[in-house]
Amino acid sequence: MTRLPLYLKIGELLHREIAAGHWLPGERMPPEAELAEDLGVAVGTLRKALATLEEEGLLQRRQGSGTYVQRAPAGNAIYQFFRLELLDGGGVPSADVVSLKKCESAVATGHLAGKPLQQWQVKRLRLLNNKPAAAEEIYFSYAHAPKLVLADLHESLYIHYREQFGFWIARVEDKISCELPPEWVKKHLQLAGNTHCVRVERRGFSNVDKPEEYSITWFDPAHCRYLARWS
Amino acid sequence: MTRLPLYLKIGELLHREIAAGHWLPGERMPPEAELAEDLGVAVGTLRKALATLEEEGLLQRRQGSGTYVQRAPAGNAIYQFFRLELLDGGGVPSADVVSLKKCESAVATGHLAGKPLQQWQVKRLRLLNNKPAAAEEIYFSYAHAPKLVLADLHESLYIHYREQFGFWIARVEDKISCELPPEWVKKHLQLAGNTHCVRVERRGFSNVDKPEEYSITWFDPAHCRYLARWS
DNA sequence: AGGAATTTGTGCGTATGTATC
DNA sequence: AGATACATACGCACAAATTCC
Repeated sequence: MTRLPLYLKIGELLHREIAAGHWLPGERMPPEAELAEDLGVAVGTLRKALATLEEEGLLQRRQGSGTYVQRAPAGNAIYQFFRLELLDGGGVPSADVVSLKKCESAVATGHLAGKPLQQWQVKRLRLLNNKPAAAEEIYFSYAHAPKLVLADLHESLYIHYREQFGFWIARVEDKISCELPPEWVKKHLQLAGNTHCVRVERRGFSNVDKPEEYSITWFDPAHCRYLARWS
Repeated sequence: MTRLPLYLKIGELLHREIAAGHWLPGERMPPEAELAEDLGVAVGTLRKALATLEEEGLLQRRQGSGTYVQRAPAGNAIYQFFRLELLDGGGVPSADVVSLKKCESAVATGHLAGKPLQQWQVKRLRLLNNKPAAAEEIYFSYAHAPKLVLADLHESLYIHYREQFGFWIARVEDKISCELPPEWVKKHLQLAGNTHCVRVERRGFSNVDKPEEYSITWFDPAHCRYLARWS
C-alpha cells in the first residue's frame, strides 16, 4: 500500500471542511502558522496543501492579507467542457431550456450503447453574454429519472447529473461538421433559411467511463466558434 | 523596482539554456543537488524553478531517475495533432503540396506576433485513404529557410520543422467555424459552388512556446469531420 | 501620514522516504 | 542489495504586501 502524501491529505481535509461550510466563501482562513499548528504539520507542508487548493480555484491567497475561500466547491467543473466563444474571444455562458420530453428512441437510437431505448430529450438555447449563441439537443437515459419536470433541471446539466443522478461527466468526444440546422434551431437563433451552422456531435462519458450523454449543438459561425487546445 | 523572484530567474535561465541546445531533447539533466550548487542556489529554490518548467511541458521529472528535457514526438506521433476522420471513422492520412511561395505578409499578417512579416505559404491537399478530404494554407516564417523548393518539403511539415528548422510543434490552438471556401479549395476538392465547408484556423506553438505556424484548413462535412476528445 | 503588527512570499538547509537503475 | 535521484517534510529567517492603529 502506498500512502497519500501528507500535503495532499491536508488538502483533502481542508477541501472537505470548506465544502462542509466550516469557512464560507469570501471568508478569511486562519494564518498559516496557526492553521499549521492546529493541524500538527509544518508550515511548509500546509503551504503546499494550500497551493494545490489555490490551483483548483478553491482558495485565493494574498500576500500580507490572508487566505480566502473563493467559492463553494460544488461547481468545480461546470463549464469544463464548454467550448464555444464569441468571435472576439470569451463571453459568459448560460443556458435556457426550450423543451423537455420523453422520447422512444426514434432519435439517437443506438447512440448510447447498452442504455435502454427510452430517453429524455432536452432542447436548450445556449447564451453568451446573455445573447443566444447556440442551440442543443441533449439525450440521456430515462432510467435515471422516471419523473422530471422543467423546474427540476439545473442550468448546468452536468451538475444535475452529479447531484441528482450520482455520476459526472469526466470525458467527452466531439465530432464536428456543418449543415443546415433543423427548423427549431433556425427559429430560436433567428437564422435566415440558408444559413449553414457548425454542428457538434458530443458523446459524454461518466467517471466510470460509461456513455451517459449524447448531444448535438448547432451554432452560427458568424457569431461564435469552437475553441480547441491540444498538447 | 520590484525584483523577479530568484526561482523564476533560474527558471528563465534554464529555459534559455535548453532553447539554446545546451541540453538536447531526451537528455538527462544533472541531479538537483549538483545543478543547485552550480547555480549557487538552494535545492528547494531549484526545485521550484524546475517545477514551473515541468508545468510548461519543457521538462519531465521522474522520481529515482532524473530530470529529462522533453523530447520531440517520436516518429509514430507524426499525426498527433491531425484531427480529421472519415464519417464512418478512421482513414489513412497523407498530403500533396499544391503550391509553395513567399508572401509579403498580405495574408496572415500579425498572426505570428514577433515574427518577421515575410512568410512562406504552402497550399496542400490532405488525403484520407488516398482521396482528397481537405485543403490547407500554411504559413511559417521566411527566416527559417531563405531558400525552399517543393522537393525539399517533407510530407509531414512537423517533421520538416523538427529536422530542418530545429523546433517542433508541441501545442496547437484550433478555432473552428464554417464558411464558403476560397476558389482554389473548391477546385481541388471538386466542390459545388454552394458547398459550405468547416474551417479550422490553427496556431501552432513550438517546444519553447513560440508561435511558429499559422494555418487554415477547409473540409467538406459531407466527407469528413473534426474529432475532439476532452478530459 | 506614518509606523507597527500581521500575513503571505521567498529562500535556505537538512533529514528521511521512495522509485529507479 | 546498494547507489542514485527525485519527493516529501520539517523548521527557520527575512522580504514584501497589507492592515490597523
